[in-house]
Amino acid sequence: MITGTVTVRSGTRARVERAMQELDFVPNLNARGLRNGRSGMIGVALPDLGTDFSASISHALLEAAHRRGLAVQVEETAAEPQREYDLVSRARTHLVDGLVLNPVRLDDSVVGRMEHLPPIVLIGEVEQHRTDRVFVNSRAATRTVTSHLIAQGARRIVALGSMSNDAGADTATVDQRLRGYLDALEAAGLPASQELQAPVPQWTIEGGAAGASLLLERGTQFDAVVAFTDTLAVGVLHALREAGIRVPEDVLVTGFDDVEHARFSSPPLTTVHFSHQEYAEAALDLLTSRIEDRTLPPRAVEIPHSLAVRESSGAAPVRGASDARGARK
Amino acid sequence: MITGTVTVRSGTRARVERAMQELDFVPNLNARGLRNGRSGMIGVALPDLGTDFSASISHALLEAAHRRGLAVQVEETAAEPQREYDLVSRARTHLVDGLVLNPVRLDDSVVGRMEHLPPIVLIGEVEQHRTDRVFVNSRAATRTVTSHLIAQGARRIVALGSMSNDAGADTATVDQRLRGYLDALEAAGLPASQELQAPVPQWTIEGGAAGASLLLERGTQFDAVVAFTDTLAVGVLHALREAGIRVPEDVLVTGFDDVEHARFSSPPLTTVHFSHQEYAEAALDLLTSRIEDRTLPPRAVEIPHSLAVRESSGAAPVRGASDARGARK
DNA sequence: CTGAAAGCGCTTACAG
DNA sequence: CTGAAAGCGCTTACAG
Repeated sequence: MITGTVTVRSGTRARVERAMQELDFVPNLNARGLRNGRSGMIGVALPDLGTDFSASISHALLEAAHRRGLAVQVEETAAEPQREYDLVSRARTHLVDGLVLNPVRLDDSVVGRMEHLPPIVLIGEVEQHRTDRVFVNSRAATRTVTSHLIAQGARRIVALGSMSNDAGADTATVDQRLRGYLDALEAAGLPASQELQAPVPQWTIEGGAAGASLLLERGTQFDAVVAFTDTLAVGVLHALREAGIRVPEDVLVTGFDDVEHARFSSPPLTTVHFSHQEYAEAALDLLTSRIEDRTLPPRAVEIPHSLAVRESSGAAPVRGASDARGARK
Repeated sequence: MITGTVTVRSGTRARVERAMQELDFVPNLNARGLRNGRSGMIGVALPDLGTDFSASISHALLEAAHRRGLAVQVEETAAEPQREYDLVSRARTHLVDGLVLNPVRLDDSVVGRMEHLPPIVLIGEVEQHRTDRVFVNSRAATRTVTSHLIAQGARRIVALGSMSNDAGADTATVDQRLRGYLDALEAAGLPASQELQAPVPQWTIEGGAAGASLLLERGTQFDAVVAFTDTLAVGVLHALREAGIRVPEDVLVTGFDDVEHARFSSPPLTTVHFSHQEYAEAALDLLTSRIEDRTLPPRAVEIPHSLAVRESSGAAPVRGASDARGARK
C-alpha cells in the first residue's frame, strides 16, 4: 500500500496519507529490506578519500547513485587491505545490494578467493576477469603521455609512482603505467634505466614530494617526470620548486587522472584526461544490471582517455584558453 | 548466541562455529537491525566531496567511525539543499542511527523546522542551539589571519568568499569569517569597503579563480586576499598567476582549513590550521553519546585553531622547515 | 542450562 | 475489492 502497488479507492488513500502525515510516519527500511532482500544501498570502497582521485570518483559515484535512487555506504581501504575483504563479506549480509571496489592490491584482494561473490564492480586496472569492471587503458595512456614528453624534447624521463612499500597503491595500476612508459621509451629508441624508475612511499602529495626529493638527493639527472597520478605530480612540483628547479623550463612534469587541481596547479599540469562522471555512470550501470541478474557473464567497460596538454610539459601558455581541453562540465 | 551473550558448553559452541564456517554463514544485518532498532550505521552529509575540506573531513570521519565499529553512509548536499532534509528524515527510517551534518545553508536547513530530530551533530559554524555541534571559532580565526596580513604590511585586503548566488556555501560560515575580517580592519583602524568584499560563484577552486578574476577585471586595487577556504585560495593563486601577479611579492594570500594542498601549493599557503581528525573524533563522540541517551542537553565543542604561516603571506621561505607548523600527523 | 516462541515492521500471496 | 495472515532473520524474555 505504501509503495502504491495496491488499488484502493482514492478517498481511502487520501485519508491514509493524511494520517501518515499527521503521525509523521516514516517507513522502516530495515523491515522493508528484510522482507525484500534488498536494501537500496550500495557500497563504495576506495583507497583514501583524502586523495584527489578517490575524492573525485566518490563524488561522481555519489551523484550517479543518487540519480538512481541508491544510498551509498563508503569505506576506505588504504589503511588495511583487510578492509576490502570485510566490505565484500558485508555485502553478503544484505546491508548493501552490491559493491563498487577500487582495489588497493590485486594479489591480496578478496576477489580471487571469495567463493560466493556478491554483485561487485571493480574499477581501475585489475588483472582478473571474474567480475564486472570499468577501466582506463593505463598502459596506452602512459605511453601517450611519455611520447608527448619525448616529442617535447625530453630524453631522461623519470617514471614516478611505484611503491617502495606496498601501502596504498594498486600494484596492477603501477604495472600498467610502467609498461606504457617503457613502451614509449622503446618506440623512441631511448634506453630504460632502473635509476629513472622512482618509487614513492605512498600515493599522496607528500609521497610524490618525497619521491622527487629522493631523486634530487641521489643526484639523478633527469629532464622530465611522468608521475603516475596527478596527486603525485603535485608533490613533484612542490619538491622541484623547493629545490629551485623550474617547471617547465628545467624539467617537464605530467600527471594522470585530470583532477580539478591539475588545471589549477602552478604551472597547470599536463595529464591524462578521462571523464570521472562517465566512469561512475558505467560502474553503476554494470552494478545495477548485475544486481538484477547475477547470471550475466562478466563484462568490462573501457572509458576513453585523452591527453590534456598544459604548461607543465612545456606547451605554450595560452592565457585564457589553456583550460579548454581539460574543462569538466 | 551469535553475538556471544549466551552461555553454552564450549564444545557445542565450537561445533556451531564450525558449521557456520562450512555453510559460509553471514548474519543478516537487516534482521538484526529490525530487531535491535539499531543499524550500526551513521550518516554523513557534506556539501561536495570534490572539495578539499569535505574530502578531508569525510576521510577523518570514516576513520573515526571505523574505529568505533560504525559503518558510514555518505551523502552530498551542495547540489540541492533539499537533500539535507531527505537525509534527516532518512535517519528516522532507522537505516542510520544518527547523522553528522555540515549544513550548506542554515535558513533552509532542516534543523529549524523538523519536529522529531534524530540524533544529529552539526559541524561548522551554525547559529542554532537545538542540536549538538562541533565548530572552529571562525570569527576569531579570520581576525587572526587578517591581522597577520596587516602586520605583514597589507593595507587593501580583499575578503573573498561570500556567495553571489546561494549554491554551496554555508551562509553562517561566510557571516562569521566576514565579521572576523572586519574586526581586524577595525582594530587596525583600516577602512572597510564594499569593493573589497569579493563574491564567488561557488566554493570550489574554479569559483575562487572566478572571484579573483572579476576583481582584476574591475581594476580593484588590493595588496592581499583573505580567502574563506583553502580551496578558494588555490583558485586565487591560479588567477593571479595567470594575470602575471606574483605571490607574495605583489599580493599576499591566505586560506582557511589547512588541507593537504595548502602545504604544497605554489607558493605554500598561509592558512588557519585545526586538526580535522580531532574535529571528526569530537563529532563522533557527541553522536554516539547522543544515540545512547537522547535526553542529554545540547552540547557544543570548539576545536582549537592556530595560524599556519607559510610563504603566501610573505613569510621568509624557510627551506625544509616551512612545513613544520602545518604538519599533520 | 537449554530450547521454543514471540515479535521487530514490512510486503505479498491468499482467503473471504 | 478488502482484510488477515504468513514470513523475511534475527534477539531476547520466557517456559521447561
